[in-house]
Amino acid sequence: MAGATTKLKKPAASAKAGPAAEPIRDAERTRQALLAAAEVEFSTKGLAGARVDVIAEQAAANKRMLYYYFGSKEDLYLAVLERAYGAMRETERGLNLTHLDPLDAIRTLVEFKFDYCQAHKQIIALLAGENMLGAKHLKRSKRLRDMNLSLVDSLRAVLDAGEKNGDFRPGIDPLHLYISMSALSYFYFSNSATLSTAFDRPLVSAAEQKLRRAHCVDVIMSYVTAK
Amino acid sequence: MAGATTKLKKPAASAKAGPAAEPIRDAERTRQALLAAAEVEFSTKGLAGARVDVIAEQAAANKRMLYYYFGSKEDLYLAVLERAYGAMRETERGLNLTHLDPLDAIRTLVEFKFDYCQAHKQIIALLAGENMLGAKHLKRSKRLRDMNLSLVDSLRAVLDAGEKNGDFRPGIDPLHLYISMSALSYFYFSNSATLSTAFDRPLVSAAEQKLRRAHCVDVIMSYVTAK
Amino acid sequence: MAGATTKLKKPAASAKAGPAAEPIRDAERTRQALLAAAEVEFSTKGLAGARVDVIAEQAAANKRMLYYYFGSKEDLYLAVLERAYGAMRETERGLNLTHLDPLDAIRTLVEFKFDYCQAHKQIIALLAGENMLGAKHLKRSKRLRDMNLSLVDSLRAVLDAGEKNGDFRPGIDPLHLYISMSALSYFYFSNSATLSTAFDRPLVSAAEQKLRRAHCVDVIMSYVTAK
Amino acid sequence: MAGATTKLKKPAASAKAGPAAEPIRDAERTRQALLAAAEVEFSTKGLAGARVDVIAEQAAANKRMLYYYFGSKEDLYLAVLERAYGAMRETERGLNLTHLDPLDAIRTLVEFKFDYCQAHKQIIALLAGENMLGAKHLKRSKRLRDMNLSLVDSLRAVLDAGEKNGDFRPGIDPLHLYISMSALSYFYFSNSATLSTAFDRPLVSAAEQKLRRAHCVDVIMSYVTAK
DNA sequence: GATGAATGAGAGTTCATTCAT
DNA sequence: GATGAATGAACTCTCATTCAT
Repeated sequence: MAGATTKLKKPAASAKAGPAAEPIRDAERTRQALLAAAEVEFSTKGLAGARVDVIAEQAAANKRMLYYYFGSKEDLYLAVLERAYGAMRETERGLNLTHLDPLDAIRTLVEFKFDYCQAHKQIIALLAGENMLGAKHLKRSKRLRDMNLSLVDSLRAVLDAGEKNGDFRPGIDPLHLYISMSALSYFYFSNSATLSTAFDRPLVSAAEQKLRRAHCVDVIMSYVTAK
Repeated sequence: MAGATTKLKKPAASAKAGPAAEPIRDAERTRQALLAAAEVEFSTKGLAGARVDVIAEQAAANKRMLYYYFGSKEDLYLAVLERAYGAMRETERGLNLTHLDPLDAIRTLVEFKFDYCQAHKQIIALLAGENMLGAKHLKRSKRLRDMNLSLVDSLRAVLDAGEKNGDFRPGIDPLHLYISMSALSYFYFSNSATLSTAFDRPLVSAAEQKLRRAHCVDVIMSYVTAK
Repeated sequence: MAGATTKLKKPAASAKAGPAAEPIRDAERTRQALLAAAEVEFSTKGLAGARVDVIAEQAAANKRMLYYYFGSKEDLYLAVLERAYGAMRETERGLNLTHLDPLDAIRTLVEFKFDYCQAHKQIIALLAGENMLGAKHLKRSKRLRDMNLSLVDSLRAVLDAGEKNGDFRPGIDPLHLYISMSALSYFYFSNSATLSTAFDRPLVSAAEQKLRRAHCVDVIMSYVTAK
Repeated sequence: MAGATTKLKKPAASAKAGPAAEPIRDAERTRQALLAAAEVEFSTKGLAGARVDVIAEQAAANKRMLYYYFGSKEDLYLAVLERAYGAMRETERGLNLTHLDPLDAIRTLVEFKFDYCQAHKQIIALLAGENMLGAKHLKRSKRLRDMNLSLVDSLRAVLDAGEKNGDFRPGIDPLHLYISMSALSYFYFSNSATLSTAFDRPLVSAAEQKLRRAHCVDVIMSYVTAK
């Protein structure tokens, strides 16, 4: 409620410059602010625990706007999910693994997984929440259905190339390898809170993260190159 | 507040008397029924999404009993968490890894991790939810603070033995190895919903699970034995 | 709940002495303990704010006993009210004002009012609560209906005597005088909390009470002796 | 939490426009309606006995609005208390006692006390309830802390003037005099229910009230003028 | 496009009271 | 006479959502 007073409004004078262009920008800005605030709220409290009031307040927007742009809390949740998930897949697709040397490609992918988790902790929490609900929202998403999951195909190509040149052992399942790559980084970040509590020491310090990153690479490289 | 932990009426021995003398009023039974129902509810909907009415109904108990025994929804949640988490750690401790051959010990632990995840899917969801909340409840738990985390010590002993007899590579960090072992199984189960959606194929069929179990063992064994 | 463990039970051995007498005493003791605890609870929180659990606990008795002896919360409240109110009126009647010199009689009664309020602060709160509810419980009380309110008659006799011997002014209404006598002491104690807050200084210190007592006497004596 | 105190829409002036333009959505009107309904409910049943549903219904408002404007039942209670208490003190301050002849000033104040009690019986019940709770809410009130209690100072000035011109006896404590003035009227109204029951005759008829008012003046005037 | 006021359904929690032993 | 377990009604409070402007 209080935060609303800090909202940035264009001074009325700017309306002179152009009559129609600016309001559209404002609309988009509000939309993006709502999405950003919602991402924080949903990723820290889950769908059920999130509060639309908090989202609106954090976005310096009116609660009514939330419904104006997104229709409902659940639809907003889906929009957040789609955006975060889509961005990740998009970035992943940009890696162009097949252009790399097989060993480099695997290492790159592992490091990417780690770095992306590190840089986008919200998506970990979002996915955790969505999985708890059986991915019922993602399943309904049209946008995500359309996202071609070519990454496994790329990975398969890399594995084939590596097997041919003798770098890799034969018979590696690209899907399970992909899952393991994800797992090693994802779990470290997703469960850091309980792990730190259980082992009574902080696991996500800068030094620890560096260690973990190397460890992830090590585990995967050992596996793919094992004879 | 509840002091319920001090109530231990009707030892199981009394069941010997006869099957028909099922008492209508049994504190411990009601308590356990509530815990069981709460575990289902919390693990499928999270703390915020869970409904105390549903828990009471599923436990065939009065809603009031929930407060009688556990004080509040949140305290019940913690009780569920403590029980599930404690049971896991307890079982883990019973593995007696140090009595095994190092290679067998590692394999046993990986398989245990997989099998336990498979058999206790609720704890995965519970941990996912708890991590989303920053483990704030587990941190407060006195019971868990007291659980000695000797498993990493055992693992260290196993690694030392394996290193000495030449089975294992040197310099393996037992904590990160433990995390990786957990990660490979946990992530597969915890994220199966979104993974299945993303890759558009069911990942938790019996056949797939068998494959995954072998894969997990393979990855870890490759790592620890890599020169 | 916790307090219950401190309950004093007669050792079983004492049962040898006499077979029937002791249990009755215990029953009466429980009854009295409940009444005492209830008086504290009702006088500090009112009828609605009082909690039967608290009363039972403070009485070191089982909640069920409360219902066994008094039937309901409201009946217990009435019992408390009757006891406190009856005791006050009983004591008052014992003053034997008519045997005293008129001036002494008035002074005695004022001081008695003050001292009784001071010594029995609960009754002030009980009466305040009962008045808020329009005295609906006291009105129903059979015991109080039977209490003869001869005090005003005594007071009238005193006033007559004082008027005759020239000590008192004529035409004093005994009922209003009685109300004023009560008011001066009662209000001082009943409203001490808000008065202390409003005037930002403690009004019920020992020194202040002494002053107030003298003031009450002074006001009433001035009135009755004024020409 | 509510921040409702900063809302002051629709000054009374707007009523000039026309009687028919009664708006359906009027924040201040809803607020006042809730306050008024709450005053009735709290003064007849106390804080614990009052029901928020009843308050909302009596205010012809939604229950949710109560929380929207006041945050909680207890905060609403405090708002009611502050308003009633503040109004009384404000009116009192407006008496301008020091501009009157000392005898008139005292008589005026006594009569004011009586008339205000008579006209605002709710505040008597509110204060009774608040005193039962040890004034814990009023103590927390910031608004009341700021109310300068200059009345006692005025009274002191009046007493000094009256002492100088020979009307009053010397050595009268203004605070205790003030308390006694209040007591004589307050107690008569606050305890009328139990008094009427005890003496088995109605004490608050129009005729009785007239008598009582004169009696109160009489008692106080006798005291201050007694030699 | 934006806002404060309003809402009904339902959430968690508490209460006085009663049952079975 | 005494107790722990159990209950249903009712209470305070919260939520996502919509209306009127």
